[in-house]
Amino acid sequence: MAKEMPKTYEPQEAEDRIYKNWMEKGYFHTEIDRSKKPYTIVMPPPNITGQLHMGHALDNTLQDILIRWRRMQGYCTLWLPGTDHAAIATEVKVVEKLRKEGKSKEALGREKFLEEVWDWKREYGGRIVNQLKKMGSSCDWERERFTMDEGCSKAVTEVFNKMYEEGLIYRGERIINWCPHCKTSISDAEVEFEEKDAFFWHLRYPLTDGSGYLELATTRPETMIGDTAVAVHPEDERYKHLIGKTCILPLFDREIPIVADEYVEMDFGTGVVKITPAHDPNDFEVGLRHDLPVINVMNEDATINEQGGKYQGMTREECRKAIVADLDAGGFLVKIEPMKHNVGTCYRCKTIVEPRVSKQWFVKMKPLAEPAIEAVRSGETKFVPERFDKIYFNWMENIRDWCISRQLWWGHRIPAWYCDDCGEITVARTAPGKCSKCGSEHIHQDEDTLDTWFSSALWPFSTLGWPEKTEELDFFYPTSTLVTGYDIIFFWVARMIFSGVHNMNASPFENVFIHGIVRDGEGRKMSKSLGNGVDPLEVINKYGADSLRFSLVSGISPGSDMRYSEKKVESCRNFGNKLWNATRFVMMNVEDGDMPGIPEKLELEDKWILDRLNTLIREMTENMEHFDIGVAVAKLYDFIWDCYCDWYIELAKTRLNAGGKTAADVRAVLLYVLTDIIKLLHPFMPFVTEEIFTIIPHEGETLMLAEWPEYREDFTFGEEAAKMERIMSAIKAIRTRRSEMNVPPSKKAHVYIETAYGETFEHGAKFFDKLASASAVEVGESFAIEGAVTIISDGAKILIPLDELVDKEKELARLNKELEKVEKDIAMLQGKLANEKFVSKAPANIIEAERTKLAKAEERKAIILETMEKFR
RNA sequence: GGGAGCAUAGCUCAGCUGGGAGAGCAUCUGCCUUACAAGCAGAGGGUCACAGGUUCGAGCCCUGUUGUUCCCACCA
Repeated sequence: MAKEMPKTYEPQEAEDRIYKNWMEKGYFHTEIDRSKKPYTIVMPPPNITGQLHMGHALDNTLQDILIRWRRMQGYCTLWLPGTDHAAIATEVKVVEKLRKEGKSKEALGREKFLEEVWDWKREYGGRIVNQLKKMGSSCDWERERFTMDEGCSKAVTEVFNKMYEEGLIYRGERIINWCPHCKTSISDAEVEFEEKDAFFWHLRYPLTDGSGYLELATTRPETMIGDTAVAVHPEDERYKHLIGKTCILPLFDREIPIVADEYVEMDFGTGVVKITPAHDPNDFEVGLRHDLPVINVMNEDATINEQGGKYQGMTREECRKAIVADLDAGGFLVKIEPMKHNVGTCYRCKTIVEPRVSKQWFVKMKPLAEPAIEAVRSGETKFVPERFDKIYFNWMENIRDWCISRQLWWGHRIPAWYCDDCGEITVARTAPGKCSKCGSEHIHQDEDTLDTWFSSALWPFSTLGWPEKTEELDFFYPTSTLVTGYDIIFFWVARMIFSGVHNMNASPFENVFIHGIVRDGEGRKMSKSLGNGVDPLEVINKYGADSLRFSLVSGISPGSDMRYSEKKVESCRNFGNKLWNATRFVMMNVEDGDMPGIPEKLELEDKWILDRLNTLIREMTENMEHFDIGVAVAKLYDFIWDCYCDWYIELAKTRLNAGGKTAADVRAVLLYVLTDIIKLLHPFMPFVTEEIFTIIPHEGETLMLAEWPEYREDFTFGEEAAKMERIMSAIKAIRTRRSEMNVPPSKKAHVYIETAYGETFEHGAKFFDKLASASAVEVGESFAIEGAVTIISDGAKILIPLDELVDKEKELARLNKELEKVEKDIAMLQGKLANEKFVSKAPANIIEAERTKLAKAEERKAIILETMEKFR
């Protein structure tokens, strides 16, 4: 049959065609099969505003590898995909779009605005999904979900109601983080701290009794508008006598108390702190303890409100300038000290957040955190790598209540209704129609929506049908593995765990497999503002998805960051092409009726490759089970390139040329090993392997559903493999010497092998022609040859008469060098074995290995000495 | 202030439960050997950050030091 194949593999055409076929055949779709064990991954839902970036590419490659591997292993695999409505991100994007069209959210009104967002979602929300398909992701697209679809929304409403009833969700007036740009509250997790250059303004607040001043220092003079006290430490001797007295707030002439609170640190600043309960979380706490008034001085956009008097309408920055100037003019400014200061910013828009007191909804965290901590502590859920336990524990143990209400329109609207008559709050699963307390029909729903992470926290079970008791939920939950980056452990992973533990009575994952982030070539984070991002789709267009996937997972280790490099993608492309050409070679030789198989008579080289393959299967499978993807990939790469291509195919050529039975046998083995290779490689490079599968003789209709190779006891040929390697090292030794002596391969030479392992080398002799440039090979115990190049190899002395190239002196010098080296080895080994402590304490197999090394070294020494003798 | 990671060849990184260091790329040499020049065969290049310790034996375990990256906390 001898099929023709193109000289290089072209992924561009093949990938789309293959993916389309997989989709049409429905291979990605899963139905519950109770005869199989489930293996489930829920995809971290990308934002509908998102564009595929390298982080997605890595994350989804890892998931696809695990899913494809488990599918081949015979699990009932479900990889459930979906997208996230991404409340703030999407709302900002649509508001921006409207602004360009000269429209505004407010002018449109809630309903019209939401229509616009849904339109936007319909148009662009599927973009990232198509990009994931380009990666080769084998998700069950028929089960694709969206955090705001009917089912997920139902889950959100149910959880909100349930937890409200349980007293775990409450509404309260608290100080929260406010983003003046997004005009919404955000959670603690959504605040990023940045160190910025700032100033420490030292101010004087006059004492009411006229006895002097109190000097204090602040980084935010503009908030003095809302100052309702000044605090000192209760033990501070300098100020003890002032506690209980009052002072005058400069510029505003307001009398405020001097209170004692342990929050104040005596040795920082002047030991006096101005207290602004409405605009600082710590001050808010102090305010509560001392029952201080809370004066909010800012509007939603962080401009100064009516409390500011002449400063009203100014931005925070303008007001700061003005107030400092006025303080200075009034003699209240003592000095200005430059300092570094950490400033909280919004993780979405980087605007400096403003602590603000307002009524919001919260999740009470303590009761939820404890069982969630236990789930990880007990091993119900395991982080890979383990060190992320600590990060998780640390966060969970110090967690504060979670602010879940957002002043946005795009999202799940809070299912709470307020009575206009009696003020009662009615939380319900469907619009109640009337107040639950007084029965009044004058009620209105809360205007706010929920934090986008509230719905994603339910993802592992909302997507499986909860709160309905579905078959899916019963079979697939808890899920097997969550694959995600360490950057969203707090936002998402932790919240899914406590949500699952609380609502499902079971942690949602068996394993949480954490990967690092993909950085640029210089190790910087890829970001829009730096413009150093690499578009995965461009890489795919140029090199194919297989190459990108392979480059993202080779050489990685769990939880560690990696650098993207196009060079690496290129070398992965070369690897795919290498395999392609190996296939091409096999197919040039395959004859009609050939199938992969194990012939009855196995030659030494067959046993060698089968033994190596067998070991590879065992080790790779084990590595995969431990999420050591990078290690598994490295072993597979070495096997394919080194063992199969560079050795086995080269060895096979000799037998293919010989024809007849031995050729037929070697064709079967070539196909057999190649088939296992593409199976092992398929999870990593799904496209090229599927393409190869359809080209070579095969059974079954797709490689995707082929069985993952298993370790076979009857394919362990340790002894024969060792013999084969003896032949190989002789070949390598000859190549090295010839290369050192600059003998071109075209100059063939007679090879004499003096050895005690006659049988092995008799068998190996036929390979020397092609692989060691031998014109003829003779194997014997001893040869009387003068002036030959002598090569000492494992268990053999090889003589090559290349008279004109041999320099007796040089040859002797070289042998002498080798002798010195081997003697050093012997001395080292002897020393070790003579060491009583080593012999008595080291494990038996190690001692045995050292003894073998010593024996080999002594054998080698004998051969060298004998050779040197002959030269003399 | 608390915690974590990293430091191995010129570069990017592997190195599993301790048994004398590997890969890819780059460099150098020789090859168009009818699968592949996106290839083949060779070669050079490392006090495994530093200092101690445990051990028969340490890149790996322990302690400290230095450098570096990150996370948490948020002293106004």
